[in-house]
Amino acid sequence: MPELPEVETIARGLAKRVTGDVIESVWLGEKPEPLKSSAREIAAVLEHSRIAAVRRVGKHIVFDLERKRVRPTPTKADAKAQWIVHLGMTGRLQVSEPRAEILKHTHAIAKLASGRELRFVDPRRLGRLSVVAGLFDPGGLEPLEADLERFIALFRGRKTPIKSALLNQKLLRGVGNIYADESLFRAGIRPRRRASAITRDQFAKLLGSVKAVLKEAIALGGSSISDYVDADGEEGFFQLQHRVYGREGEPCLVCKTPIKRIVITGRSSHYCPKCQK
DNA sequence: ATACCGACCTGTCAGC
DNA sequence: TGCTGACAGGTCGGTA
Repeated sequence: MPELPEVETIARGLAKRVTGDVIESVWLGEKPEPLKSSAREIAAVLEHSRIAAVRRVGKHIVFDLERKRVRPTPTKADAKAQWIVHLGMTGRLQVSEPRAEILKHTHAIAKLASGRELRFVDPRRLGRLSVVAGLFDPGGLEPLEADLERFIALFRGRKTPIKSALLNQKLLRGVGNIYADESLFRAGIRPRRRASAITRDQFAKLLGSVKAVLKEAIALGGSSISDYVDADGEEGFFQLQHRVYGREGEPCLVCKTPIKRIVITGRSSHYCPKCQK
């Protein structure tokens, strides 16, 4: 589900609602755990921690925690603890009243000092929870902070299709299938073009497109395709602005040529065969 | 080192 | 009505 604009929208919504609140206790579901750290470790770090900030890093939601009640002496690791949530395709974080119905596929509940609960719901279980002691760094360049030189350097010498490179989170973090297709359309570049075959001018255009698409999508609260809603349960509106994603067979908004859909390394890719070279 | 490809899960929808 | 297969916003690990 969520790419950079959706995760940014969710993180902002959560920041507004839970910053300053304290996690009193944590419940984690059993089953094949959607956890990267152990359940015990996560509970130990979250419980009695104050949420100092909520922010987005790539497609991750990061809760900066301050240990509220540290037993013997606070250590540096304690002071910098972070709770990392990756939503996968269908993950959601919702702030609920305790009496609100617990949805199917709820895998984690954090009880807050304010009386509310922060719940993690994820039908497909592709999301992941973890805790990190040091500074969380998943690698990759933040697209909205990228300058042209660093952007071009990411792709130098790569023979992989530019679409695949854009989706590689170790290179650029936060861009997913929708925004890769939309950015390539705006830049006039076919998704199968080898990254190494793209000129400097085209990269400049591509970086501009990536930033514009992401910013516009954030301004509209992200794209809601089937079930995405933000932290307040509101849908986004950027899906109404999609020019190629999900428009197979429909006329290109620029030249009327039918939009094509091909599969690149397992992902649907949409483009206009006339506008994109 | 790099690049595909299936696996991981559940749900939904189209077609028969 | 119900079965099957394709597909879905993402990543990871194994293999070539």
